[in-house]
Amino acid sequence: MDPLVYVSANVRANDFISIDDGGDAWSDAHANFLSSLSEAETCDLLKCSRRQDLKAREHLFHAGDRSNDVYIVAGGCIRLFQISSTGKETILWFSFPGEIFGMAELWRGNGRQIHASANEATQVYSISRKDFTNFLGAHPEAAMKAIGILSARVRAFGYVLVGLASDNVKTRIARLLMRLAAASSGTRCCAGSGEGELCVNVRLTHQDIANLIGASRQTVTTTLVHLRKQGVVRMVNHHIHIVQPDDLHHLLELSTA
Amino acid sequence: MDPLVYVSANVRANDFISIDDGGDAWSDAHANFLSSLSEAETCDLLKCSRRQDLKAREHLFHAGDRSNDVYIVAGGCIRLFQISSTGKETILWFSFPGEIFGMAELWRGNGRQIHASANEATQVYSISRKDFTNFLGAHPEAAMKAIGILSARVRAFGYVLVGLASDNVKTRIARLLMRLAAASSGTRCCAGSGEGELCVNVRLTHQDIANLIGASRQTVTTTLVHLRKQGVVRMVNHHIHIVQPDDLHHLLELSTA
DNA sequence: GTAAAATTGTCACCTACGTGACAATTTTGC
DNA sequence: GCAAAATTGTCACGTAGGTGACAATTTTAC
Repeated sequence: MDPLVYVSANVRANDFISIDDGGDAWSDAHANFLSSLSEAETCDLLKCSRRQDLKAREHLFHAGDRSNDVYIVAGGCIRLFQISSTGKETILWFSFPGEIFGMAELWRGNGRQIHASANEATQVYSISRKDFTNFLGAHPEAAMKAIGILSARVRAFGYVLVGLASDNVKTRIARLLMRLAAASSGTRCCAGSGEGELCVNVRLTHQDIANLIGASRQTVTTTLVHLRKQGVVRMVNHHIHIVQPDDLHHLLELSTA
Repeated sequence: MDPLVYVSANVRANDFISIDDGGDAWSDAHANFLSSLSEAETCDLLKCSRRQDLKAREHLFHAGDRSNDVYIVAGGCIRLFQISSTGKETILWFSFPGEIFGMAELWRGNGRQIHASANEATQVYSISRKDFTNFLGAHPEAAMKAIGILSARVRAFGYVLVGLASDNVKTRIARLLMRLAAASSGTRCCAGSGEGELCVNVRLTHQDIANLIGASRQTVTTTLVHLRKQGVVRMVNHHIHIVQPDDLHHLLELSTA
């Protein structure tokens, strides 16, 4: 049997071209929807929007809510998460300035499936379902962009899924940090970052990281201490900097290291 | 502090409305794209398509392939999966007759990220990227349907992600079986199924299930033997029937049971 | 139809990670 | 600015589930 025809169990990595392009996948999925629109489109969209200011930790919507507006982040950061039946929080996504969110739940009658809260003081534009679908209908270019963003999210989730299903905690944290560094690169990091250093410019407790990668808070703490002692990451006023992106990338190649 | 304002760690399940609507989420994500189109649209789409017949286990495309056609399943079942850097296979999706797949990779230049193979003898229509985007441009209705399907996939992946991050193997298997029963309900089950019995009409080895839920083959075997002894599932010529969907659902409510 | 390959079932053993607990420190609310 | 709450760091201990191994059975290829 041709080894390339079918793989039912595990295979050596090099039999296949395994795509590990962390950074690239995220830039698309976190694409700045607003700035990708033309001036006329932006104007059309925002004129039917309503601006909302959220304090840090304030909730925007809950699972079960009937509302199905679409939102665009003006400033700050939105946390999208789900609560499992055992009460465990799983963070699915962070939305950064310019990003659109809530879109995947537009075409679903039964209300929200997930929760959204402000990760820090955050401003959003909300657009009603009706206005948004009208907008997409009137601007085919924008509709194509919406398709592109949804596609990127599908790919990004697939990527996370594979990691969750096959990597250990250290690798999952490494992957997460690279991902968030890429996603949050639009927001300015206050502190002077060293040569080639990446900034994970998101407010994150260890519990948050645990909720992002499906691990316990304690394990995250321990692993992060390790990474810090190894000099791979360091804390720069309350957020993480990746000192040696290559080291972290290396860790991802080795995987179970 | 209002208990509804913010939840950083774990909370009691009933503080929130946790959405656990397994079935519903899947029917949308596995929506029959082809039959949702009008006759004229179907005709327009298929006239620029090329039919391809795949033997069981034959590969359709690999990660890294340059091709970016979109496919519609005519008959059979397509397995979409990824190989991690350690060589572990993770199955992301099964596409059933009428479903469209490959769409999420259309707007991505760098080739395929995932692998696709035939889970059994399968026929697909392939449509080139160019033809498909032209089709969407010419048929706004169809474009909206595409957005709807992508949205449903984003939600479905989110749902899987939460399960993967917070449930144990037994629960993950239960969830998977319910999901696949819903997704494969379009395909006819040969054997007479009992009252209220659900049929998971997909050819699946224990290794496949393991690759779907991120567990080891042995654990899957053991768990499945348990479920069978409990009378929750039974084998009906080589595929699984859920004898007591309520029992399985109950297991999901309890979660860590 | 038969040999080879794949799958299932079941061990014994091991380890990565979860849990609970608690002290030290930092952040937040008023 | 102070008290309360949240977060971090670090234990010791328990366990779900991974691993390797192997026999029994089923499926596949020719």
